Amino acid sequence: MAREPVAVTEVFKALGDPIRWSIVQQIAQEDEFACSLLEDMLPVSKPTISYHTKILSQAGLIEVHKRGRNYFYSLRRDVMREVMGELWDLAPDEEKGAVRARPAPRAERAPAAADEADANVRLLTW
Amino acid sequence: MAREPVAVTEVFKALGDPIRWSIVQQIAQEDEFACSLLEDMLPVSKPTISYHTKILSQAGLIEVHKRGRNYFYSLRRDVMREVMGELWDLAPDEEKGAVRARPAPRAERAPAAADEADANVRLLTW
DNA sequence: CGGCTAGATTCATAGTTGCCGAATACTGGA
DNA sequence: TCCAGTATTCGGCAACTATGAATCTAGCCG
Repeated sequence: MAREPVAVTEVFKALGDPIRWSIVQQIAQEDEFACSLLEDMLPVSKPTISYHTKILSQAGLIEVHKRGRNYFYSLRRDVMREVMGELWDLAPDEEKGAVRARPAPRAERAPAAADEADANVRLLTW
Repeated sequence: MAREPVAVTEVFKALGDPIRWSIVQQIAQEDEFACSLLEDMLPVSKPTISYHTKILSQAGLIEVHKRGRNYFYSLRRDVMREVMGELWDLAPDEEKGAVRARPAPRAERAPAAADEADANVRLLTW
């Protein structure tokens, strides 16, 4: 269920819904979060919760465990960090001189002169 | 342009589309990115590009400048960092102990020369 | 002025999303 | 074994999203 290469956009899409964001926030606070609790705190029906958790799972953001007849979710913090890495690449901290190394999960490019429009335009990654 | 409080989920939603992610990635590499370049590198029509840039703009992710008859876009790095902050709250680095200090909890030091539209975009957590 | 060009806007239309009620599957216990 | 509890899957509907064709607007240049 944790197939590695999940498109970044898929993760963002998963996070881009208020209910799913809310779910993720809740789950993030525990090591294991019971499905039944979500039911109590969200304003939607059970099938809808299931629908959203499935999307989160497919995006690789959460992991699903079944124990007895209960389901538990846990946050894939590594995936979260990877996403942060992607964002970091686009907007590193106050750019003092050079691009500072961060938990750099990724190849970077020349910061350099980056001046006018026209530079190397590459079509990409998806 | 960047209306006051933009919901995090709106930002994620904006980033959760391959075309928009691609746009953001390109823009991130320059201080100013010409609209016309997008047209060359994206496999969609002009109106569609316009549509997507509008969404990015409404999400507060990019800023739009018009100079002559050309449009230029630039990335709101401060907003990007805000978003990273939100993610960081959910998945701090290897949890050594407790919640460790993030780069900038909420208010970051201004980059000296205040631009126009500082508009401290506060990200609501819904 | 009048044509020209870079983009935005409007519009209609496929396709996708979010939602719920009902049906289904699985589990633990009596 | 059958029942009650827990959650997923199915079917269908309303709302939203993404898209290109046609149209409009603003700035450049002759």
